[in-house]
Amino acid sequence: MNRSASIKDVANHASVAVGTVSNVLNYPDRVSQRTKERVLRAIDELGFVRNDAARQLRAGHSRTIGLIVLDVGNPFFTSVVRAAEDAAALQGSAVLLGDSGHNASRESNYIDLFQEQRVQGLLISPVGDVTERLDLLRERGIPTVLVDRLADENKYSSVSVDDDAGGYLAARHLLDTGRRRLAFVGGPTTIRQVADRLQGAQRAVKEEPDATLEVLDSAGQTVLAGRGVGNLLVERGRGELPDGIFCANDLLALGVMQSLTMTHTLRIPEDIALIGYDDIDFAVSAVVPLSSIRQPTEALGRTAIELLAEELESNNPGHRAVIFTPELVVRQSTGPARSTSAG
Amino acid sequence: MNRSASIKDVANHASVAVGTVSNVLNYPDRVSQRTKERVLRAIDELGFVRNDAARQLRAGHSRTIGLIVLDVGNPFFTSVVRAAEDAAALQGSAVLLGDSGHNASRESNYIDLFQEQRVQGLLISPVGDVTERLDLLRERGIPTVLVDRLADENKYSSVSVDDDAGGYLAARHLLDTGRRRLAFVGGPTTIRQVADRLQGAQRAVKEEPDATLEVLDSAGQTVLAGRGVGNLLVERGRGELPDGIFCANDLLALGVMQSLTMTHTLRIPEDIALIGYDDIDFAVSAVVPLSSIRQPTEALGRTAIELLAEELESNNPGHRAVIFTPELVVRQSTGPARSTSAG
DNA sequence: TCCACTCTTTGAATCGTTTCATTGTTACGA
DNA sequence: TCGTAACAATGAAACGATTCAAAGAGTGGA
Repeated sequence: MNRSASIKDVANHASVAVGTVSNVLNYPDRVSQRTKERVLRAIDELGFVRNDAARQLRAGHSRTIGLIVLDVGNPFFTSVVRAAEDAAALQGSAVLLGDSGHNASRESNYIDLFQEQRVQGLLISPVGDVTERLDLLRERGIPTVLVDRLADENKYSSVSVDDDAGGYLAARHLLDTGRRRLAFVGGPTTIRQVADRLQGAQRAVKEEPDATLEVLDSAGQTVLAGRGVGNLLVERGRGELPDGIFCANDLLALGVMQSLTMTHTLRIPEDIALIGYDDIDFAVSAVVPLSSIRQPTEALGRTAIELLAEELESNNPGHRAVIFTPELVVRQSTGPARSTSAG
Repeated sequence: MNRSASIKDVANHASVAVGTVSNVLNYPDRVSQRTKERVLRAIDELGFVRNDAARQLRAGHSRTIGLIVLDVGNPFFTSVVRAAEDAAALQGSAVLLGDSGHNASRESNYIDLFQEQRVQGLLISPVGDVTERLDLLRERGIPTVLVDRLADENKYSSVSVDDDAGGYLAARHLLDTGRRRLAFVGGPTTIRQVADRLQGAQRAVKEEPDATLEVLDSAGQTVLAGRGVGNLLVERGRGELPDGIFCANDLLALGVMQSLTMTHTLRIPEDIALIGYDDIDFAVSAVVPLSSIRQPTEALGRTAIELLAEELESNNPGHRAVIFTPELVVRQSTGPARSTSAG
């Protein structure tokens, strides 16, 4: 048995026309019970499996959706991907996943591939400036939804998260638990996410006249970078220390935590409260469980699929930019302070 | 512009036959320079992109390879996936990725999907017993390679890692650095990986007459479980402590490390050496950088694709089971002990 | 000028499915 | 008995690329 059975083989085996077999598969109601049973038996006996290529060819488009992310290893995207897959499955589509790895040429290859596959649509978290390519795709009938990037609503639909709001949430939480001398730890503010989170934090601090926000630049967004900043803090005199630290992501926060706890004199959260961003798996199992800001990744993935579905409704020329607000996750690292007149 | 250009449109636009356009795309040498240029210009002007469905239909199979993993969020699989994608790209294939999430029904859905897509072959890290399905697939001309699971060479090709050898490596390293009272920390030994790693460690310990190995059962494979075991250790009298601990994975080791370092009296590696397994990203940025056993994930992914290619060579009925040996990564957590007659 | 040969180009047939106009069947009321 | 729905089943055409036998064009030698 070299070649797999076709619909024609099934038709012969069941002594019906090919059209009838097709109807059994696609419009069971149009076929009489007797015939249906015969056809189904034939399908079973021959082990027939639909050839999707032929179906696609006839239909003019596939039932797959292309999804290109910056890094499948990043838990943020992993979670978005899973949600998108589930949402797509519900509407009978499958997701083709591409990992650009922050690499524009890999990204371009995937766009080529997906175009050859005639995907229904494309979800993309773009590396470079791909607007020209996306415009071309749209002309060819393949709509795009941008993921984790805010797009001009006149041009594209998009789903993104409000990093400014996230920064505000984090700083506000530190303020609400009585901290007043805050510090922000984050890499180069040329990274949009870092800049936005900082901006949100500043907004919150301005609401409290007696609160201050110090910005500590970190060399990157890693645990090591965080430990570097932490070590500098530890060398300070007790009075010059912040009492609340907000890190631009959890890795930085874990690094800072390592430095502070190693001193054996500074305690978290009694002396210094600490909050991160992203709520990675490790946050909960840190030495002191880390408070963090959780991004609604499931909602991102699900909504991206929904927006794509909207785009696919032919008589719908509009676009929508959906912006999600992240969520505060309180754990021990921002618990009660030692001796403050907390609010 | 609703429908995208077909090869026929290109042929008309360039005033040549469809066969010629196809030749330009697939056998450029057969076409004269003049004609080639005209056709390429037409392709460019119309923005023609091959329809892969049509090509596939004619060819009888696609240029894609199905890959089903247990958990895309797991760094082990993420790395395997990436290597497989790269290796596949080199031979002109694309990888369709499916995440079964340890769920047999999701796994089954992906197998269905991939069969409809007529993938060239399937790489799978199976959840349940899928041998029957895989046998059927093979009858239909879709070969399978098992990933991270040792298969009977008479039935399937497979790529896997020798956990026994990994366990031996870890224990041997502790012994080589002078430790004699070893402990193994790992979840239920009903998990094959855990059992194999333990067995390898026991093999190494037997080589040293004066060495002992204590088995500490952990409730799971998480940081928290590790911390639980660590807390029990800390309560022991100094003389009853092991001087070298091998954890069945890095998460456990990080948990143990948290407990030990929090005592402020036990030092790693001076008092107790610690080694994990998997070499996750966090290992290097732990408070004390964690020694570990690294699995050759890139080689796994690459080799899986190669074995599949072998299976696809029609005149090749044999199978191969490739078993990789993991690699020791030495970091600070297994540095010199305090006062031992080290080897 | 004609033949033989090579190099290009042609276009019908093919892959497997869906669609849809057409034909066949059955049932029922007039 | 006939006409008319309603329902089932039919099978040719279409989707777009590739293949391949055949025709055409060009070249050089006799």
